[in-house]
Amino acid sequence: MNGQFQIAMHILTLLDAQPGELLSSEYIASSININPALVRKEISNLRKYGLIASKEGKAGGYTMGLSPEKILLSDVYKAVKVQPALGQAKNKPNPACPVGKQISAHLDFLADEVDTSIINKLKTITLANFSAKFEY
Amino acid sequence: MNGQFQIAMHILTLLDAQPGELLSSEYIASSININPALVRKEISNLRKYGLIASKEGKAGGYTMGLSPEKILLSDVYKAVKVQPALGQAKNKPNPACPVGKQISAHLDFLADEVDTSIINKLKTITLANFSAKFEY
DNA sequence: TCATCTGTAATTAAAATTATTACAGTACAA
DNA sequence: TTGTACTGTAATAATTTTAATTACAGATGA
Repeated sequence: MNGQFQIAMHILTLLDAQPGELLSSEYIASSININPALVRKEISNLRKYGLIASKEGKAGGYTMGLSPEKILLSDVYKAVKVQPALGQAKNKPNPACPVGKQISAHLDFLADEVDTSIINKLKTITLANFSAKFEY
Repeated sequence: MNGQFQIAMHILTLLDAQPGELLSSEYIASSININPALVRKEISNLRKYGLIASKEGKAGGYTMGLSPEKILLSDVYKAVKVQPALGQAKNKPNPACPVGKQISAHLDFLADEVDTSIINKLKTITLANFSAKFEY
């Protein structure tokens, strides 16, 4: 799996820590220590979910799109999630085998159950809860 | 993330479906549709956890190492798990930034919580439960 | 109209995953 | 005791995924 969730959380934490201010992708990138274009790309996705707002042009930048009390970590997870948490094998089981024929459906069902339990867990935590752990 | 969990479940399901019999890595590989050497490698790991037993030499092969009622899916998960379910970013946050300095610890804590909730979910399912879903 | 930012795509580089090949070691059986 | 058919394991190559880099059009304010 990749580090999209961590990157997203880092961005949101930064924005929450400086409410009202417009942070640039370069500033954010230097805190995370990744490329500014990646920050913009990641934000481009989070913006679709309303989590972040942006302003173009000179003196542009990024701010929270929603108050931190209203952002559940499950929302962040859903926004960045591409693969089931249990992973995803890329093999195509042999349909001539009785097990191979049925296993994908059963594994998919299980993967869904696990993803649901992750979401239920993350539903109990807001961005504000997470941010509150930081000491400045 | 990778497909190790799915591969492990596929192997265990095959072994459980033909109790007492010794299945070869080639047979297993053909059901999963991957390379036999990978099957042996994956089993090599599962064997460390007692989940699978093997017999070398001619007419060798693999069988269950434990009765399916005693194998929790959380055991399988733990055996194959290498990364936290939330993923793992490979950046090194900037220690000169107040957020960058603290965030790794908080994200790691969160990742642990999520992993725990996955394990708790998978603890409720045995391999026997999983196998029972198959119709032969 | 210039400077500084976002938005986005294209390309390259790096890392992780899976496949393949090879072969030593083990056990059974003729 | 020799051949056969497996496992166990490592080394290497191929593929896929992820992240970095570069580039530039478009927006906005001074």
